[in-house]
Amino acid sequence: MPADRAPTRIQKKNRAAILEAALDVFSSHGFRGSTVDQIAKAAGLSKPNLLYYFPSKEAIFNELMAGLLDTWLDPLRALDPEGEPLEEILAYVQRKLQMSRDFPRESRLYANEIVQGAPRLHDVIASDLNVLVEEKAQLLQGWMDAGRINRAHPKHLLFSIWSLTQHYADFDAQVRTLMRDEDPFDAAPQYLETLYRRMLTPKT
Amino acid sequence: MPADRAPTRIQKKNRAAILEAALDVFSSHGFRGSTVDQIAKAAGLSKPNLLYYFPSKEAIFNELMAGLLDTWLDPLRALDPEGEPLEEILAYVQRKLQMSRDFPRESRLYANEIVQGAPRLHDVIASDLNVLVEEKAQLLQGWMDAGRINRAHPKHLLFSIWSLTQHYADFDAQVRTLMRDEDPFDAAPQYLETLYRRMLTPKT
DNA sequence: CGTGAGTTTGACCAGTTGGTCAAATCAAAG
DNA sequence: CTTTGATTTGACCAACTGGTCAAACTCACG
Repeated sequence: MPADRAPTRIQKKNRAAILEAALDVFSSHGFRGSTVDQIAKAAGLSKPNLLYYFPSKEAIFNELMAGLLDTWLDPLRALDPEGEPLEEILAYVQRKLQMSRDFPRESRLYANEIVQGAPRLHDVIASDLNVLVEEKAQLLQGWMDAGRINRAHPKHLLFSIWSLTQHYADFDAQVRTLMRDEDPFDAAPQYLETLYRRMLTPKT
Repeated sequence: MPADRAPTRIQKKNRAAILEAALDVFSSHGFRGSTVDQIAKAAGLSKPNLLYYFPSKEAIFNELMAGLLDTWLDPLRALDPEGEPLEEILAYVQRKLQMSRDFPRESRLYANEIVQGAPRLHDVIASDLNVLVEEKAQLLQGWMDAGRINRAHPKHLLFSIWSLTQHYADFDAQVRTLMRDEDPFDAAPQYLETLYRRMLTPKT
C-alpha cells in the first residue's frame, strides 16, 4: 500500500481512475452486484494492483460515497434566506435538475443505496442531512407564513423536488424508452418551472 | 419438479411462500445481491427444496416481475376518458400513492430494476408500457386542448406522478429518517392533491 | 397396510469472488 | 549505473453461490 506520504503522480492518477471506474460500475450494478475485477478492468488495472491502492471493495465504495454526499447537498445549502422566495426555489429545482443531467451516475449510486434501505448511509442522513433539512424546512415555513409563497408541507415540498429532479437520472432507462427520440431534458426544465410556479405563486 | 398437473395443496403453499420470500429479499438487495439460500431460508425451505419448485433464481425473479407488472399498470389503465379530467388525474395520483403505501416492496423491486438500466424489463417497457403511455398522453393532451386542465407536457406529467408517488416507497428509508415520528403518508395525500390541483386547475 | 407419486434433504460440484503474497518490474534520486 | 522504494502481477486460497443428484421420507389413496 502507498506510504503515508504525499501521493506520487502515479498514485494520484490511479486512485482517480479507480474511483471513476467504481462510480461507473457501482452505479449500474449496485454494491453487491459489482465485482472488484470489473472495477479493476474498467480502470485499466489488474485486480491485485487495484487492491494495492484500496484495501477493499468496501473502502472504494465508502470513499466514493463520502465524496459524493458533499456535492449532493450543495444545491440545497445554496437556498438563500435573503433571496426572493419563489425564485430561490425555482433556482434550486433547476440546479438539482442540472445535476441529474450532468451527474446521473452519482444520482443512481445514491438511489441504489436508499432503495435498498440505506444501510451504509443511515447515519449521515440522520445527522448531516437531517440538520440541513430542518433548517431549510424552517426557512420555507417562514416564507409561507409571510405569504410570500403558497402554503404546503415544507418537508414534502423538499421531497417532491428531490423526487422530480432525480427521477430523470434514476429512471433514465424508462424515461428515455418512453420518450423515443425526444431528449427528456429538453422539456423537463420548463415543465418543472411551470409546476412549481403554479403551485407556489401566492394568490394575489 | 412438480408434474404438469393441477398443483397439489403443498405446491400451492410452497410456491406462494417462495414468491413472498423472494419479493422480500429481491426488493431489499436487488437481483444480484440476493442469494437463493436467503430466499429459501425466508420461505422456510432448504435450498434444494426451493429449486424443486423453481428451476432457477432467475425463474423466481421473472415470475415475480410478470405478476407485478400487471398490477402496476392497472391504476393508469383506469384513467377514464369519460370522467372529469382534474378529478380523474387526482384519483390516479391517490391510487398510485396508495400502492406505494400498501406495496412498497413491489415498488422498490421495480425501482431496483430501472435504476440499474432495466436490463430485464426493457422489452416490456418498450412495448406494453409504451403503448399505454402514448394512449394516456393523448388523452391528457386532449383535455388540455379542450381547456379542461392547464397545459403541461403530458408525458412529463405522467412521469411526475410516478416519481412523486413512488418516491414514498422507494426512498422510504430516507423519508422516514427525515420525518422522525410523523408518518409520511399522513400528509402526502393532501400535499399531492394540492400540488396537482394548483398546477392543473384551469385559469378561469 | 402398501405403493407409487410427490416432497425433502445431505452431500457434492464447478464457477465466481474478495483478498493475499512473494516475486518481478519500474522509476527516480544519488 | 545503482540502489531503494514504489508499482505491478501471476499464482493462489478460502468462502460463497447457483445448481445437481441420488437417496430418503411423506402422503394420499386403493
